[in-house]
This record gives sequence, structure tokens and C-alpha cells, in this order.
Amino acid sequence: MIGPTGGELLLRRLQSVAVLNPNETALILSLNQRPRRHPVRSQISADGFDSSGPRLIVSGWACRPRILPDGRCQILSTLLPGDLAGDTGDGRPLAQAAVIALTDMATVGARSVFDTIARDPGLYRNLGRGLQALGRMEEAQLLDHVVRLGRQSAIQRVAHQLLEFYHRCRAVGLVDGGRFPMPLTQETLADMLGLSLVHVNRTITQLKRQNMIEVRSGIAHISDVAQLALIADYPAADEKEGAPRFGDGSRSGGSELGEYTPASARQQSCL
Amino acid sequence: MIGPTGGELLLRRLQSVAVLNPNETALILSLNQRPRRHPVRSQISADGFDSSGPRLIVSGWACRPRILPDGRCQILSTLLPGDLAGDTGDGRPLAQAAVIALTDMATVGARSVFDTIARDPGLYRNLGRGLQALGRMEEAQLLDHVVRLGRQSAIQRVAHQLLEFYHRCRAVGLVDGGRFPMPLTQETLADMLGLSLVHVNRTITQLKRQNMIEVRSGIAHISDVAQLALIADYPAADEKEGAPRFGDGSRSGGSELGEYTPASARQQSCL
DNA sequence: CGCGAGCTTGAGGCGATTCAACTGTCGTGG
DNA sequence: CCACGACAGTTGAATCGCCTCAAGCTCGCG
Repeated sequence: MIGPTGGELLLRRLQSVAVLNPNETALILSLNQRPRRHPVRSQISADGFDSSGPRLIVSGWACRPRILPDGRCQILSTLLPGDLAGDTGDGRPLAQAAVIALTDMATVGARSVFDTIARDPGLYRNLGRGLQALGRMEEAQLLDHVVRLGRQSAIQRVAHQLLEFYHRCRAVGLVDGGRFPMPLTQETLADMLGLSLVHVNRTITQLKRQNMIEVRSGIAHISDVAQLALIADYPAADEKEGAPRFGDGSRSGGSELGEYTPASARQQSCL
Repeated sequence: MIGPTGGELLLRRLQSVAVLNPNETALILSLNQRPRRHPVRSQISADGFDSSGPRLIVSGWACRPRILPDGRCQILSTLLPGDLAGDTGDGRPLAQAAVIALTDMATVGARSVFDTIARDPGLYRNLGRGLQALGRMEEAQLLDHVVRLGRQSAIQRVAHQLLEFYHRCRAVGLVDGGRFPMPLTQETLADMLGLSLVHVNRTITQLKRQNMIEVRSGIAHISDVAQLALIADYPAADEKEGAPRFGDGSRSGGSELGEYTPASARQQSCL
């Protein structure tokens, strides 16, 4: 699979949240080295203190799983091309969790970038902020994940997760007319969405029958994003690319404001 | 309800993750002002950009809710005495979410502390790191929350959440022989744990009948923490206080390492 | 005393799980 | 070229965990 280089992917994401000067752009594009390859199921980034520094994902998907003592598994987050695996210096628990390849992957080491920024923070101010914004997006995804798991039905979970993948792929230019790579097995989706494999299958089948989605050999297709977003309670994203939703810490994008009144006082309507 | 002052609570937590010099201690204890009072259901911290700076919770409990379009609610996180509500400067999505009082509360403004640290980061180095560690603990709790919601049964969720409250209360000296304040209604617990009110009730009743817990008029009692932790898959916390689990970013405390192999390859045993 | 918020309990139903089998599609080696 | 195993996806049947609806209860408080 030949695709964009690591630097191009990351640059694309950063430019949607920050304006980079030539030095910064050059620094990111210095990541266009020959990537290291990782087979499925191998560990990209270790649990706890990190050895080799953060790595930029060039191709392939990964996840941060948490295995329970009885063998069950809950996936905490996913990593797509253009994402960074490993601790980028602030020791956040999520970033420190182990990263496991869900497909064959290619990554490049990104330690040099962070070292360079640390050496001259002034010169790379925007870049530093941009990278922080990417970290914030990760936390926002985590919040969405909580809502999905806590309060959405199986159909909504699947739809919502697919929409997240769609938008994340779009942010790195991997969407082509509603089609985007989605190489996860239904079992992995189950571990992600807190469902059983069988039920994920039935749910996807149902969405297929309703012509909401297609999934075949690692490619997903969403014909009508807005319609799917409706059933998933997925917040209406402005179709305009490059809207700086995370430029300096605005809202995540999923919540209604309003006081928290006990549910008894709230009314139900939708679905 | 008369309890410790805000500064004492926060100092206690910080001292368990960092060693503070006299300047830093004094700065924290400067938070022993007369607190502002908030009635139940009022908003402590606004959604999005923050107006009045972060506030330290002196007494009472709060949460960060997310309301879905159809009226359902998922609570993202809880705030207990000694916690900080509001954005402490890094614009993290969780910290920016609205904070709503679940009981009557008292808080003090903490902006001065952050301003002072920002003015002379060198002098307040340990304190700055300590506060960052508190932020990391919040993220670690979020990860635990994901696992609870995704892969635990109702009983485990309730037990796990109570244990989290127990340990958080203990960190600020609010536990007395297995007893600690737990002023949440079952409805709020339901919105937190992704369950229905009725089922939370039955689950708590069941735990009571098994003599695992007692909950009455805002006070919870866990007789055998280790036993409850066993049911809940709650990681064995060293009973030794002040173990610097977050001193500079070690592991969150909930995960088993190990490669992520598909569930089919894992064996099941417990429960 | 009467009201209301929170807690408790019962009955019935649906959504998701589990177990178990079967299908389809690869890649590999005889 | 086809037999084979491995792996992902699909489907059915039975069961269970949790939800919803609907009362009734308890306690604190005006």
C-alpha cells in the first residue's frame, strides 16, 4: 500500500489547527524518512516509560487496549495514519498506554521533532501549540468514547465510531467520495464499542440493509454522512475543511450545554 | 458541614505526588480564603472559554455532564473536595467542560495560584509538576471510566466507582475507618455508570445484602476494600499512603500489559 | 400533617450475549 | 490444480442482563 509520507500526513493535520512558519514546516517534513515496518499484533509503543520516543504512524491502524484479568478487552483509543504513538513529553496516561498494531504498519520516529522544539521553543511556537492541539483532540475523542459506551445503543455506537473514523481519515486526506480505509475486524470493533462480536455483526448488517454504510475488504463507504450522523447523535461537523476547532482550545463538539437537571425532569423524544 | 479548608485539601493531594518547598506550600495555603457557596444544580464552571479562572472545591461534589439531544445524560467525570474545576491553562477538553454542582458546594478561586506560578515557574517548579500530576490523575480516571462503561457488569461498575470514590476521599483525608461521604443520588450514579436508575438501585441492594457495602444518608461504608476490589477488578492499590504513582508519569494502574491478541485467543476464567 | 425527593419493589419486554454452526475467502503446499 | 487450514464474516436459537413502566414506600422538612 503506497500512500502519503509521514510528514505529509502530519503536516496536513497540523495545518488545520495552526499556521506554521517555514522552519516548522521543514521540521515536520524532515519526517519523510524511510519508515520502520511493524507486523500485525506487534507492539509499537511500550507501556509506561518510553524507550525510543514517539512514533508517527505512516500507514496502518493501531489501538491502545486494556486487557481485563478475565480476558475481556476494552480498547481505549485508536491510532490512524498521521497520529502519534507514545509519550510526547507530558506523561499523559493515555499517551503512555501500550500501542498495538491492528494491521501491518509503517511508522517513523518523531523524537527528533520534539527534541528540536524543546531546544528552541520560541522558533517553533506555533508547531508546539499545534501538537498540543492534536493531544487535545485525542482527549476529546476519549470523551466521545465515554458517551458512546455509556449512553448509546449498538447501532448508534457503530455509526458514531464509523463517523469518527470518517472524519479522522478526511483530516489526513484519506477519504475519497465517502470511501475510506477501515481495516478493523468486527472483533476489534466489538472490543472498542463494548459489544459482542456477534452483535457488532448484526448491527453492521442492519446498517448495510438500510443502505447507510458499506464495508468490504477494509474499505468503508458512507453514502450520506448527514443522515448517518443523525442516527448516531454525531454533532454536525461543518463540511468546510480546516475549521480551527482546536486552534486554542474551544469546545470538543459533542455536548449540549444546559444545567444538569435530574433525568426525571428532562423529556425524551428522539429514536 | 465543617471540614478542612481548601488549601489543606489541595496541599494534601499535592504532597502525595510532589515535594513542595516553603514558598509553594505557602502559595497553596493562601487558598484558605472564605469560600464562595454554590447551590445544588448550579454551574461552577462554564462550558468553553473560562471566565473567572479555575476554582478549588472545598466541600460538596460536582460533575461534568454531557446531555444528549434526546435528554439522556452521561457524566464524564466527578469532582470531589480538593479537585480543581475549570481550565488550568492548557485548554484540555475535559477541563473545559461545564461543571455542575451535585450537592451544595463551597469553592475558592485558584486563579491567583496559577498566575503566580506562571510569573516565576522556576520558583514553583515542583508545584507546577504536582498540579500537572493531578491533571494526569484525572485522565487516568477517565480511562478507568471507559473500561467500566465498556466491559464491566452493573455490579462491577457500581463497586468500581465506589472504590474510586473511596480512594479519592482517602487522598484528602475524608475516609474514617471505611466510611466516607457519598452524597450522590442513585439517579446520578446511573447517569455516571450508563445504567438505569432502577438497575443501580437493585445492584446497590445486592451489594448491601452481600455485606459488601453500606450506603445511608450520604455516607458510604466499605467494610472489606480488598474483597470489593476483587469483584470490581479494581487494581490492588498499595495501602501505603503517599505512594507517588503519578510523581512523574508512571502507569495509570488499571491495565495488564501483554500483546493485544483477538479475544478468541484469550481464555476466560474469573467470575 | 402532608408534601416531595429519593429509594424500593414487581412485572414484562427488549436488546445484547452466548453457544454453536456454517459460509466465504484467502494463501499455502502437495 | 485442488485440498487444506486459518481467519473473518454470517446466521440461528436460547438465555440473561438490563430497561421500562408503574406503584408503593420512607424519610426529612415546611
